[in-house]
Amino acid sequence: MNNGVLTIGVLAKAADTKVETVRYYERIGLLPIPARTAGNYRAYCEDHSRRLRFIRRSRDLGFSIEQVRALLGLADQRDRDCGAVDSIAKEHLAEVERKIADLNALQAELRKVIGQCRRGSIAECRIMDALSPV
Amino acid sequence: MNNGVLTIGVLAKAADTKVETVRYYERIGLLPIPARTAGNYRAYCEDHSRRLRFIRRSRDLGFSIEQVRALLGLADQRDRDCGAVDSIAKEHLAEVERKIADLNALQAELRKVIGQCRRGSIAECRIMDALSPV
DNA sequence: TATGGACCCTGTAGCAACTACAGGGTCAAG
DNA sequence: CTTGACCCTGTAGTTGCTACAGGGTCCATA
Repeated sequence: MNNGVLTIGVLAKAADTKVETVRYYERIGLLPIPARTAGNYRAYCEDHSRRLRFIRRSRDLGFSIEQVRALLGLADQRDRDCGAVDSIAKEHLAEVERKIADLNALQAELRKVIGQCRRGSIAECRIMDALSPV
Repeated sequence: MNNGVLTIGVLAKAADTKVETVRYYERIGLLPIPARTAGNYRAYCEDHSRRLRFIRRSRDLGFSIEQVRALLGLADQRDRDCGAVDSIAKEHLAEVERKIADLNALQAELRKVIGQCRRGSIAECRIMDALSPV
């Protein structure tokens, strides 16, 4: 039963995804509802595969499901100016940069806290002190 | 009704937390179950307040709930060597550093993708191309 | 033809760490 | 005695999956 028809397992593997994830994407409307075989198996084609790989690649780049949904929506309006695409990507980049800044601050503070440990008892541990604000 | 007794609202505000969060910490066993007033209000004291602030500070530094639980457990064994504290903190620092590395890689890739946009139609958008692996 | 194992199906619950109600009760001030 | 701010319990929602349980299907092999 494969004249260009892909089972969910094959589709998932091609996108390095789990079968459950594929069904999840269908449930939330990211992947269109596929045809079914006589035995009630989902029957996918190349279009589904491309779409799934687009989703995975976007997710790997940290785009949220809602951002992916927006990107997919734009992908179908091929004549539109790509400004909207650009702005979703830039907004996401800004988010990533905020997270990096936050984590860098966190890292500095953790290092400071850890650096104070003099290896005594917990009662006199500076790490614990640092975690106990006045 | 305040001879050293704190309501949940006052406690929460002192730790810059929401009331629901305090109840949540109680439910999962991070905060001890407090006494109740005649009207069935939770009645907290300074110890609770200190403990809550410890929790919040740890959470702000990115420790997971389970890590906080471990730290709180250690806080009660005041004679023990503080090596365990140190190792929880260092493990967390390593995690943070891994996340920073991941985000830096992500940032680089996003910048590359965004830099390719030439502001045409979506059909010819390089960002979309970059999101569509072969 | 029977059977075993790999695959598929639906539906539900779990993870982290809260947050947000709904639908009530309590308390203090005016 | 009413108003409004606070408190109570219990449950469901958030994000993005993942992990079952309890079945059905398909295909190769004995």
